[in-house]
Amino acid sequence: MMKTIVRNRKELGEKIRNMRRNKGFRQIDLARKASVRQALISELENGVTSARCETVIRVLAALDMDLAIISRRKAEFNPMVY
Amino acid sequence: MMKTIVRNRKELGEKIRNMRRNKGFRQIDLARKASVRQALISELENGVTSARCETVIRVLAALDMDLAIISRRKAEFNPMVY
DNA sequence: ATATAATATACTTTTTATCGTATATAGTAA
DNA sequence: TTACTATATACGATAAAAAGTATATTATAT
Repeated sequence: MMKTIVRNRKELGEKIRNMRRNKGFRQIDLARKASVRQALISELENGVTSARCETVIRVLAALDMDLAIISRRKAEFNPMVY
Repeated sequence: MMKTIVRNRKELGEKIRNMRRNKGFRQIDLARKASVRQALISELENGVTSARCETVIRVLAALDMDLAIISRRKAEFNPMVY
């Protein structure tokens, strides 16, 4: 899987929606796994709310994902090994 | 720079404090750059508050860092190239 | 078209983040 | 010690997230 930078709530929401669908989850499934309301998942995915960081971490964990901090200066060089 | 996973507010705070010090910033410097109070930086670094995701993104941006989503299943295999 | 499932929206209440501001505490010189 | 700097804490006010719950809207069937 790729690392995906998220710089605003819209990007975060899109990413979460994609990952949820990839796993065949409904919003209600993800909500239960993360112990939040289905409505919150909807709001998150649509960028309606700027969720708390801990909430995002819980939702991502339910999707088997992690939140990470990376440097912008990171040389995005991933050499293929021949 | 390494990618650093953050799974709770404590880890996030530690990471932010480290990065701030690496750059020789005082809390007040970082606060101004991110348009928040010095007190908020203190609270963030000490894990006193679970900041909003957008706030974290602003603070990280002021540190030249990005928030990213990564898969837990990612094979953490970064081969050396000889 | 009707029924059903999934998602989005709405409303009130509770909880929490953030602010402004001020001060207390801790750290660092001189 | 004294002065100064940096960080932590406090408190009231405001704004926003999240809850519970319900319903509206949209999508997907049959």
